Amino acid sequence: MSGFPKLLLGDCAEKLSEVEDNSVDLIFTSPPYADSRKNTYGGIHPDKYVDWFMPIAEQLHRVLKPTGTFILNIKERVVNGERHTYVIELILEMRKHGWLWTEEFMWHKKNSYPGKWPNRFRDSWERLLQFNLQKKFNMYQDEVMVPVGEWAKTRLKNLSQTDKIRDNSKVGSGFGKNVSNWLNRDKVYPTNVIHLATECNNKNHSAAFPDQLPEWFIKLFTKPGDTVLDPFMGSGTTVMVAANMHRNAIGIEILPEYFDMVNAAFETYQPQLFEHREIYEPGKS
Amino acid sequence: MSGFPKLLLGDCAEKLSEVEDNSVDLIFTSPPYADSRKNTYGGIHPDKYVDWFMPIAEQLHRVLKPTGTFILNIKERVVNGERHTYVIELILEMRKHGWLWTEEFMWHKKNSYPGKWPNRFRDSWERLLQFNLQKKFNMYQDEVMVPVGEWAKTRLKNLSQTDKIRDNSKVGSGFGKNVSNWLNRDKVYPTNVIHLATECNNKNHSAAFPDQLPEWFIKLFTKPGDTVLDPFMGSGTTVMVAANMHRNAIGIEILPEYFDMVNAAFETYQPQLFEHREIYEPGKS
DNA sequence: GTTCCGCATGAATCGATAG
DNA sequence: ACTATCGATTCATGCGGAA
Repeated sequence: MSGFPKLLLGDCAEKLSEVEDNSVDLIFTSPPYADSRKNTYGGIHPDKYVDWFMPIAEQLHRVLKPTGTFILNIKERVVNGERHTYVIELILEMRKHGWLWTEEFMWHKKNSYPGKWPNRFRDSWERLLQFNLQKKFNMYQDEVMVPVGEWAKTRLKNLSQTDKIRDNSKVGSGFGKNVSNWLNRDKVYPTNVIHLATECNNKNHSAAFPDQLPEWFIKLFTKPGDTVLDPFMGSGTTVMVAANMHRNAIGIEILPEYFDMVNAAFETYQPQLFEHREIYEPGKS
Repeated sequence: MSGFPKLLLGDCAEKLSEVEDNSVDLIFTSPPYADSRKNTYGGIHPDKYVDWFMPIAEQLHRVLKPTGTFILNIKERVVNGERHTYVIELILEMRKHGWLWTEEFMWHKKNSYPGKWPNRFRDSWERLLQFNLQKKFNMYQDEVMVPVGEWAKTRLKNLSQTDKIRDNSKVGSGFGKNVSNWLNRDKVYPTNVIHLATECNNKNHSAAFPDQLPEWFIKLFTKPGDTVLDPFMGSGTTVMVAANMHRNAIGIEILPEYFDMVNAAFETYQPQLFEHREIYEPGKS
């Protein structure tokens, strides 16, 4: 890892002032979703959500490098039988403040929360909004290639006669280079849909999202040694993954219990080889 | 089928006047996406999209039954490196005009259009916006249940103790009726993500969406004998499926070539048993 | 060492009840 | 009338103990 992460305790609207201008390559965060209940963690009322978030967005704008990316994991709640509009209003407001709404990835959750209602089904997807400061930004697409689908395997088994002939004629010694090329071409570029299960009850920590989610975006938008920021650290999933991937991590958390937990986890942290897990494209499993 | 569909040639903004008030149970349509290029079919400029659509939405509001549903298949284009905002602006404007934004379904396309760009991946999902006139609307959830996941086959045999306890607390008399429901269950309710492949090259027409997409929503929101409207009929996928499912279909199309094609298809139409195809939930294939 | 199975628990939402 | 709280509903997943 690229050193101990920088962990800050406090409201990120204030603590972000301790982060330098143009110093962050990727902001990956999942802010508390709007909630009309009071006294809960981050219980921001849906109607106040945009006003609450924009000062933070201004700080994020300042600390992000021009070539950096901001990934916002968010989903609107149902209020009074309707999807609330705070997320799409937030997109419009972000654009007014200089952010480019480059893309909207979709997290397709394999295991959505159970339940049954007369007027809707279970919600099994969340938004991953991509914002940028300029049209040109860093993106390392080759880092997130996925195994090719089943069609390729069957295709390879029954390699066409012309392929074999063409191959033999070129190499002249049995199995040739073309075949190996095909065999090596087992990866393709992914789509803008990420198909993962939520981690319900993992060991000690239960994060809002699985490790693979920040891992995918960190691979896609940063290199080792780059800086990853999560202004709503929570249980620390993003900073943990970033540290394991040899990125500089900055995490801000307002609740002391979460902050202490993450801090303690890093105190006993031992550098280890990051276990690489593949993320498979949906529909190919 | 419930009779020959009602096919209207012309601009739906005008032709909708020929449809009675409160007569439609489901509007399912995929309007021409915004396109900055001129002289294309429905080439509405992105910046003018909302203004163009709202008069049509007003007519749709009039013809839809209070218990009816409007499903709008749409996706924003990339304009100048950004996702354009006309879709989310349309949602806000629809709500101002009395529509309820009940839900946003996701169509997760198994086989998305190929391609590679330096700053984005292939787009493999589209929005299916659900609008309603009131909180109570017709929804026949049992019609679209899907096979239960593999886990159930092995694990549901012995119902877990906690589930029994949960259930007893609710019913208060030994085995609740829900336990027997669970034991006999091989189908579960789906989620708000619809996982379908696009029809690559079916027959002659190249539809914007596969038959299963309107089929799913027609099953979910209408009964046989109900009325389904598609104001942007195109190649007629929705009205074809609706007719096969014994629903009254109304289709409006502005281009004579499409209109004639659909008309001809129905002239030679022979009532047939609709081939039932299951739609499987994502992650279970 | 494998496989099997019990078990808890989730970024949820609705309707009824209570203040 | 309007808001706060609570119970009921539901299904996929990983862990850990058992076979």
